Amino acid sequence: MARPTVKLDDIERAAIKLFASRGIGHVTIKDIAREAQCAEGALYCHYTGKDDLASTLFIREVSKFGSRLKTVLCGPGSFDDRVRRGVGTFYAYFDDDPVAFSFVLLSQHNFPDGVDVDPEVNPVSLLIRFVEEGTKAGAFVTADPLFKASMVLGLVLQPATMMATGRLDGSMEQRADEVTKACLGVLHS
Amino acid sequence: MARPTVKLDDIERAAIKLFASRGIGHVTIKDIAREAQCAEGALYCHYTGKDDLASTLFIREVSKFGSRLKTVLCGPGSFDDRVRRGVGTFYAYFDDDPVAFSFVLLSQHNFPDGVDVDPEVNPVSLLIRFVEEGTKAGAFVTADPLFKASMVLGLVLQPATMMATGRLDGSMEQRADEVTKACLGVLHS
DNA sequence: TGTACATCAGTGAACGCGCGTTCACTGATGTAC
DNA sequence: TGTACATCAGTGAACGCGCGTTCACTGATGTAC
Repeated sequence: MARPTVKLDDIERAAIKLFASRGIGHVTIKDIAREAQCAEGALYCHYTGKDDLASTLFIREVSKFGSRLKTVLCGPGSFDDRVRRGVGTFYAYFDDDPVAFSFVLLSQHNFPDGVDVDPEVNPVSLLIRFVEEGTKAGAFVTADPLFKASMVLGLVLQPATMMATGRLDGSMEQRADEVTKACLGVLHS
Repeated sequence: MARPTVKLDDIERAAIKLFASRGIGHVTIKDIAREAQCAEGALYCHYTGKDDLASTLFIREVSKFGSRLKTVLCGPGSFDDRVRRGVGTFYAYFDDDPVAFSFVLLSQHNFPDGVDVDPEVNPVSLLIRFVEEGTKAGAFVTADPLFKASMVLGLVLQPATMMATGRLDGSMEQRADEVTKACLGVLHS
């Protein structure tokens, strides 16, 4: 039976918190160890190095959210209903774990070699596919689903980004309705 | 009379190009020097160091674009007209210098201590003020101009971001009309 | 239950390499007379 | 116009520090008998 790894959890939580607030490149192993109250070497029992830690945490968080999103977007209900619940899923996740969400939002472009998140749980891929299917089914109107998907994504993520950087306050969930309305407007014209 | 600095321009162009494609943290001084075909020390004749170079270029690019945007958003015409021309300004800039635009888009969260761009030429500040004024004037309908501004910003920037990361192709300008329509939809409801 | 041994998460000082920065030098261009 | 000097962008080898990584060690927990 595996012994419980008491520090690993602290390390991961510390890393996500620091990555979210300063960006991966501005966080050192010493910083993480101090925040997690453990030795610098502890990290290497579980990860091959800093890059591995960062990309693993990134993939894990994206996938965790993506699988929730998938059950909604691929689930039952009209396309419009699924848009509504999809937006709700984004913001529920944000309000539930703003630190993890900020980490993902703010470091998504810090992996120059790309991280491969399984398309089945990659939120962007899921959204694109959803818009494509809705268009094919006649629920949405557009000549360019990929472009529409990017507008919808911006509508949803930019307010979250401004909250993550402290320029907007309150909870995201209270804004879900207004964003949903805007998304439907975009998808229907 | 100042002698022309032949290499400085090469250095700045090289830096922007590399920063845009790999991210500031993954570009070394050696990389920049090689790309610009000059010595590593050349950079220090004009900048105090790498951070100074990055933030100066960032502020310059943002300000250059911001001052164009300002003449549009603070210029003549109805609010709706200025939205249309504002979106056009974003995408004209993108198509005109995709590398610089990508640099700004993708490294905006890589300055943990913040960069201070004069609010008078800061695109985000300008947009927020514009939405506030349009709301006060009764041209736009909203209880929360800051939140509306963030949705509009997302609508405009996310497609550009997806083009910058190669997930969307073609030119942005051809999409300006559709984005404008979506922005107006958001601002009028 | 007690003893001996195995395992492995975690320790932290030491290491060493990569990368930003320095600095004495060069040489092209500008200025004084 | 020619000569002497000043300036300063650019050079590139050398430096040194910060930071990621290593590794011999510890000690807590699990297993065998």
